[in-house]
Amino acid sequence: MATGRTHRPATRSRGIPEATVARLPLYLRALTALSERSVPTVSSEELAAAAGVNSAKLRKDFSYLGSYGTRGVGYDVEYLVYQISRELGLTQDWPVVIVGIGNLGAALANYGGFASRGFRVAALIDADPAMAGKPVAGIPVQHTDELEAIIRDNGVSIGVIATPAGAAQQVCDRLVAAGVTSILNFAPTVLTVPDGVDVRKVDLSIELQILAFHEQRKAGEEAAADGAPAQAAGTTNSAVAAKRQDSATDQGPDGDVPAVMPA
Amino acid sequence: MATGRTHRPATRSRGIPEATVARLPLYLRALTALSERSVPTVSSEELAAAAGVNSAKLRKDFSYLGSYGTRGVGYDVEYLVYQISRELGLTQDWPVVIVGIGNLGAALANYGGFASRGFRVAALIDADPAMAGKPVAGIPVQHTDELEAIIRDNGVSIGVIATPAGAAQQVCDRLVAAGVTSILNFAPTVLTVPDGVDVRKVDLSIELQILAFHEQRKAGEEAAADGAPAQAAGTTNSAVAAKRQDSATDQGPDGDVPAVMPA
DNA sequence: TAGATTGTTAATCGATTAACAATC
DNA sequence: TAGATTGTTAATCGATTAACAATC
Repeated sequence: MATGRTHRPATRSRGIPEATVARLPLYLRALTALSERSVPTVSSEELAAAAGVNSAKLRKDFSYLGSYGTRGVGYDVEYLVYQISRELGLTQDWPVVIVGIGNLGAALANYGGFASRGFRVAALIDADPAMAGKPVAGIPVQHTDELEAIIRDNGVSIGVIATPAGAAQQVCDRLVAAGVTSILNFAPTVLTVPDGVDVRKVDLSIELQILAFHEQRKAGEEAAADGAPAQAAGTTNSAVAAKRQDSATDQGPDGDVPAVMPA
Repeated sequence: MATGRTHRPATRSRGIPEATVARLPLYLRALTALSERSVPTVSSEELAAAAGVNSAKLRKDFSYLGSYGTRGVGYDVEYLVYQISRELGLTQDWPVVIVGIGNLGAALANYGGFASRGFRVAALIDADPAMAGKPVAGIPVQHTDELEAIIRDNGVSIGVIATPAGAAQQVCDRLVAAGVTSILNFAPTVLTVPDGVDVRKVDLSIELQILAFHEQRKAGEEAAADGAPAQAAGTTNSAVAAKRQDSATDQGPDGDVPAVMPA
């Protein structure tokens, strides 16, 4: 969209489906690994296996970016790394601030996966005055009072919130007011933001709860009927012969598990 | 479902869509907050707003669980908290082990959101002998050698991997061999597991990359044409008047942002 | 040319949402 | 009863996938 394209033809450019965007980093990681092993080309089948997805899906995903493959040959690894990086905006520098330098904030500051992909930790910010000046991952923590100045001086557009839930919305408001337009939220709260601001949420507890749901299904399958809360089901683990499971990231299991016993 | 409701073409029981399962924890959190404020009932409209979703979607989600609302009134908060908790399997105890007690592992061990929802950190495991016995979040770290015994003795079926990428698959294999059937993976690797084992992945770097993609779009919109990699776009943030954005967790933005300037 | 593999089509499946009849 | 709100329908949209023609 961006530019007002009229008809259909002309690069569908900005029409990349969200589901595809979410998989590009996965492909990029697999490609980077191949690149490090100096593998020159890769087929959709091989790359899909490495990324844990269906090869038809991968080819469809790539078709949104353009025709970067060669029929009968495959994809040039280096070229594809570049194209995907560019598409994701990783060929430019993204200064990022992390707010809330507790255990999680420190873990994020130390996370190596950022720097290698265009992200640069521009500042660490915490509300605790005692933290000010203390270096974490080699970067001195700054006090929340400096938030606005830091955002402006560094041209930060991406903020990471790793504060307690109670402080998250307030921090979010300040980040947005200072010019941040993308937020990665680790606090267990729903953030309210104005239009034009993107929020992505990572919630540890929610992921575990989803696992528990499926785990309960497995336990119910082999043991008693599901009506009776088998009480000890949490500890009932054995190798259930379920079905699916291939990729990672999104395990869309369940569906309808065949009952082991009649009703 | 639970009890075998007869009519209604055999309980659609296990037919809860994955997308719905993923939202149940969100509803549960909002309901818990209402419960703490002693709010007795809530309408789909109010609850949906609190959870950051569309109210029609919420009602449809709840319809998979059963008819727990009252027309003209709304939903009983306490009752719904119980029903969702039960559906997610949170009314039982889930012993969990965390493997890899670095910054992230420690953050997870300290995370309060677990205990309150049926999850109990049964053990912290690390490969570094120097860590053994050292308490983290009040729990002494144990050495990887003990992994199998810990899993078995505690009946652990859920494992959290917070190791470096290089160690993740090996740890995963040992967890699975010892009886774990659900894994929450924080290591940036695609894990291979046998059928019947669920893996969910949390990837900090991927989330940031998705944000960067959308951020780049915003920058491209207000500035030059999209073909030219505007080089400094990373620092170009202003308040673009986009559209959508309401919930959290999944911001499926983009789509087609109205252009600010003509082509 | 023969073999391999992409890029695309089309069918299918699942998720979202507005609308409204049912009913408290 | 009148007003409110659920539970469900049905239309729509988006994502997945097998299959295969195009083409290296």
